[in-house]
Amino acid sequence: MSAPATSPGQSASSLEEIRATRLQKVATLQQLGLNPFAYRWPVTAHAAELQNRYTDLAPGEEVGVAVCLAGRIVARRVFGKLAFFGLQDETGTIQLYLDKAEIQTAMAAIDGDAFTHLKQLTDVGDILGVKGTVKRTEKGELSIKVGEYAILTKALLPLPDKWHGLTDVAKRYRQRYVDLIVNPTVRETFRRRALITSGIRRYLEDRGFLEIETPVLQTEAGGAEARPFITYHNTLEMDLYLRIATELHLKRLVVGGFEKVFEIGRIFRNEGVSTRHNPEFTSVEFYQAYADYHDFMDLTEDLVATLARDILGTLQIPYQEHTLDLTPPWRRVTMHDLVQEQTGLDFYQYSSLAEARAAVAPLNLHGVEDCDSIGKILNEVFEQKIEASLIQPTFLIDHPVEISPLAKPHRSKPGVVERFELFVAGRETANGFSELTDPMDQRQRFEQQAARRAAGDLEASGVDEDFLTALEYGLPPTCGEGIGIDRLVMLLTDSPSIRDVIAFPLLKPEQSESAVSVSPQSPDNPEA
RNA sequence: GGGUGACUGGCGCAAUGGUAGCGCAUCGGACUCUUAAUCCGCUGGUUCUGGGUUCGAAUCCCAGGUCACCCA
Repeated sequence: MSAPATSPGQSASSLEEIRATRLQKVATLQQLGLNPFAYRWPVTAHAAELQNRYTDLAPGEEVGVAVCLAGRIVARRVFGKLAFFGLQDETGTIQLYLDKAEIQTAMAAIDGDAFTHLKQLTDVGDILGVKGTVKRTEKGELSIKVGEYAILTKALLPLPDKWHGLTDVAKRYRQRYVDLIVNPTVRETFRRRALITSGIRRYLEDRGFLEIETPVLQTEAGGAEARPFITYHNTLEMDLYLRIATELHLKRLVVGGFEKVFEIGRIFRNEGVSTRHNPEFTSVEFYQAYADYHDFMDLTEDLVATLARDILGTLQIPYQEHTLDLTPPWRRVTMHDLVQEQTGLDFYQYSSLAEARAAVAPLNLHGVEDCDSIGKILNEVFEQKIEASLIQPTFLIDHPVEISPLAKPHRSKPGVVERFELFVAGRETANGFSELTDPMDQRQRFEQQAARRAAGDLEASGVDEDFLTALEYGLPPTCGEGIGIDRLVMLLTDSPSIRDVIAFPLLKPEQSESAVSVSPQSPDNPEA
């Protein structure tokens, strides 16, 4: 690697040359006794706060109060004896008014050539601390008239183009720190995500729910139908699974006597990556003893509406090309009725698998041949033909028992369970049900799952004996629900991809050149 | 897993199979009210990787990589 020797007077524009030039500036600062990687700056004000406080300050007016700010230089306009910088902190940006005479006077004791050094040694991207007074320029821009300044952290790498910014999607996810610096809406998305998570927590805590953490590492991954990640414990010499749901442990806590519990936590599912799926995501699951699924549909409407009102100030929210109306109550419709409404097929009429298969044949569904029950075929019709069209919030209720191994049978309708799924913008966003409390029924459901797993279904679970034991001690009538926080955040931030609401989404590592050239194309590796 | 498309200086983009260019940024110079400051001047490239076709490849073909979108 030949680092080009760049000295003043020489041009530099490749990344390595730019970096070398900045390293030279670091060295120069050190020679001047100025630390390019400083320790602290006494911040007394932020950009947005000042912009709000001085909206009425007239052009040319000044305020004699001293303020200290720190942030990143995001714009630089330099004249002979005057300069304007844009300074960005967490709250926003504010202009710096940098007058040579002011600075040289204020900093005479620290650096006799402070203004020259400002021009020569700062770059867009540096972290700068300033001390000065508030002034609105003659052209009307609120500014800090700077007395003292210090380069707090010298940036070695250049920021993306100030006008076009960083638009390469892959690069935005890979280098989220750069994305956050140059795209203000990204910061707003993650700020809103934090508000949503804390809003959910506050909502549940205000209603007496207790947050209890349950294990991520489990010997049996259950509570959902999904392939788990597998890992290995060295000293125990055993495989462990990363949880695919928090359900079974939270219900054990209800057996133990907690009447309202919840957990906000990371879930791991070993499945594909898409605009709707990330292998690790965050859910909130909550359980309430003595409640049923009607209670939780009411709660869900109120929770989501409360979040939208508190965070967005409205229940009419824009999402992509739609406007979603979150005003409760939301439509509640059974899976059978909705499928009949949309396709004309009455699944109550079919008494055999073959009959159901024949009925859906005209719909040209994928994977019907793999369905081993009428309920699964019904679910395929819904997923493939109807799900995407459920834009306004809709509770789909009373699912077939075959696709709901943990839900309580419906109190009056045979073959279905007391379950609801919330769909918004064509996506499943929440899932809840009156919990199955009968240990004998639960054992049968587990055994059906285990049989399917034995037959090769990688998403089927096994029999969780300890959970069955817990049920035998008695689970009170309970309702449970899980909400996909990432998908909720997508809705409330108008984000089209789940990757937009996960700070560091999973990406394949970029293959280095050496790795490509070293590894042989396709080793003869007979699979036998 | 399948289909389509993209990949060119730090960033954003051009370039009929024929000398790889432009804007911004960088570097040097001028400038005390700028807002993508302006003006003058100079740099900076293994065109994602590896093969192939061709007198000649950013461009055409094959394989691989990464990403996006759609489908499963």
